[in-house]
Amino acid sequence: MRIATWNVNSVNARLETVLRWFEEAQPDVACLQEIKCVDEKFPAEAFERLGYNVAVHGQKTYNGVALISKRPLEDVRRGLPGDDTDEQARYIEAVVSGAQPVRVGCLYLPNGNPVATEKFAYKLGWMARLEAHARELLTLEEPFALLGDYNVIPERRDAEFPDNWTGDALFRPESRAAFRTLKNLGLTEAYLQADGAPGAYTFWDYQAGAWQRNNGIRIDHALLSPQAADLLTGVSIHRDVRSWEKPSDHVPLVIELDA
DNA sequence: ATGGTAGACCTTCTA
Repeated sequence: MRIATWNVNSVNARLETVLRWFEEAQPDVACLQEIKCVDEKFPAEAFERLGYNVAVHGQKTYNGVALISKRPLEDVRRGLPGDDTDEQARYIEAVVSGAQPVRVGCLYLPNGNPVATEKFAYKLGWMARLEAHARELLTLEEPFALLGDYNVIPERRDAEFPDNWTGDALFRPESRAAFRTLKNLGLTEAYLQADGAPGAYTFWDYQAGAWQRNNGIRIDHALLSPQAADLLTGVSIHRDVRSWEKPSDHVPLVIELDA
C-alpha cells in the first residue's frame, strides 16, 4: 500500500498539477493538507474519475485536509480530539480497508509563528492533543500511520541553513521536544537512511529563490505504530515535483507498506 | 533591517 502526504497549498488552484502527480505516482492513499476550501468546493469528482474515494474536512480560505483512497474509507473521523472549541480543520482520520486494514491520520499541524503570540501556544496545545490521541490509538495495537505537514524541523540537518531558523516556531526547542515526545511513545518515523541524508527536504519557500538555492527544510513526516512499522518497505520524497509548473511549496512524501 | 512569493478574497491574513 502506497501512502502519500502532500501539502498542496489550495487544491483548486493546483488541481491540474495534483491530478498529474496522482496519475504518475499512483498512490493508494493520499493525505492532502491546506486544501483551502470548504467541503462543497472540493473537486471530489476529479479524483473519483481516477478511481478514488474521497473524505474531506474543509474550511473556508485556510487549512482544510482530505483523504483520497482507492480502497474504501471506513470509520472516518474529522477533527483532532481534545478541544471542542477548536474550529480549525487540521485533522482527518479513517481506516483504509483491505486484507490488512490500516488506520491513516492526515494532519496539518499549526505553523505557530509568530512565537510571541497565542499562535505558538495553539501549536503546542495542538501537539499535546496529538500526543494524547496517538496514545489512545496505540492501545488498539493495530497498524496506523500519522502523516502530514508537522511544521517541525526535527534536527539541524533537516534544514539547509539551520541558523536561519533559530527562534522560528518550526525549530523552537519546545516544538522539537514535543515532536520527540510523540515519537518516544513508541512510534517509528518512516525515514530511510538515504532520505536522512542532508538535502532530504520536503519544503522550499516561494520567496527569495529558496528552491534555486536549495534553501529547504524537512517538515513533512510519517510516524508509524509498531504494527505498521513491521510492514514498512520503502520511503521516498518526490523532490522533482517542486520544479513543475505552478508547484506547491511542499512536495509529496510517500511510504510503502506491505498491506 | 528589509523584502522577497503565493493563495483566498475583498483588504488583509496566513504561510
